[in-house]
Amino acid sequence: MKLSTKGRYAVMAMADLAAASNQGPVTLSDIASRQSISLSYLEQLFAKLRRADIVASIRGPGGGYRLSRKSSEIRISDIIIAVDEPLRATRCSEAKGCLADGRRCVTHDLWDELGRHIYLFLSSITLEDVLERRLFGIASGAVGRERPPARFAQQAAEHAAE
Amino acid sequence: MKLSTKGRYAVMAMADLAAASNQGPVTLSDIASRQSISLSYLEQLFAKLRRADIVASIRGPGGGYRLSRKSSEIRISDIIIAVDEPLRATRCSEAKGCLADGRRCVTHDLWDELGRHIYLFLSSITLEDVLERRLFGIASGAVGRERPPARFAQQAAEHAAE
DNA sequence: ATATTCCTGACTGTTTCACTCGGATATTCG
DNA sequence: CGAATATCCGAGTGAAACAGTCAGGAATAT
Repeated sequence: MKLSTKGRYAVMAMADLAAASNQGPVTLSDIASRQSISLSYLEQLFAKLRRADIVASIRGPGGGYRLSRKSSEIRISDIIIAVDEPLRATRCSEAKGCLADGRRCVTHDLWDELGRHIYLFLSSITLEDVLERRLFGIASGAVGRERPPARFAQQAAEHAAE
Repeated sequence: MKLSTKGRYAVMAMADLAAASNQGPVTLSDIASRQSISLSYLEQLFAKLRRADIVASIRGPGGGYRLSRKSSEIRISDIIIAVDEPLRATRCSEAKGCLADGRRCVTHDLWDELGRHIYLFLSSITLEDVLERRLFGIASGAVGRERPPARFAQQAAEHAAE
């Protein structure tokens, strides 16, 4: 699960499409001008979204794109996975240097767990949720065990948002 | 909160340092050879870790690095924040194109929430936890609301781990 | 003095990002 | 038909980050 601005662009475009596709297909030109993303870049993103069967295309005048299923059935994780490259295997996965002191690399489990965590979060939110702004309260109270002390509140505010 | 392999390297190195610093300072050469990371690259990372006051350095023969506080008081988020650049302001923050239909950009809240989520996760885990492999059970049961249907299980396995 | 170790800055090759350009293909409308 | 509209497709580009190299300087132990 890779997190980049590319995925964010894709989600922005998909949210725009979902909001504007009440009747008929939506052209990429419209999305491009509304979201101020370049048309050609959108074409690349939507090529991948189409291959992932998240959107469907209608060619010719009056054509454009539409969602291939309801916005309540499209997860944010679907969009990001469709758009981001699988990411080359990191050195740690199955490589030789992974063994620190004879056992498996200690941070391996940590990243696995983090990846699972992010995936769970993004797959619990649908396009419809984003449009309806049903976000708050989903992620809260998630991490049990220990909450950050007050002295880290400022840090959190600065760095939490990407 | 940026997530890159750079941060992962830093955590690997810090975990190695914490594990090896039972008596006396640890040299970067040792960490470099154990973790198979280049020495010069480690030097760059540790320059930032030192500026963030996570590690302290001792020069000269017999010198090296040591943790500047106990491993149970160093969060993973501290390490990643120290090492990763603050990341240039994304187009969406305070820019003009953020307004889609007169209101604020709909995906803004989503990324805020995700960032907070990741930060909460990484700040709930300390270096000591990683060394002791106290990871499982921390992140589970976190995202309420809706769990991914069974048909997405394979996707999750493929993409969850970065 | 010498060896060890941290410390700094500049530089390099590769990859990704966000975007541009030029065209090809399919469809609708006059 | 042909022209306009739109999706498709591939190649290429400048900037930035990543991961690493190289060369040397400064501090400290023996």
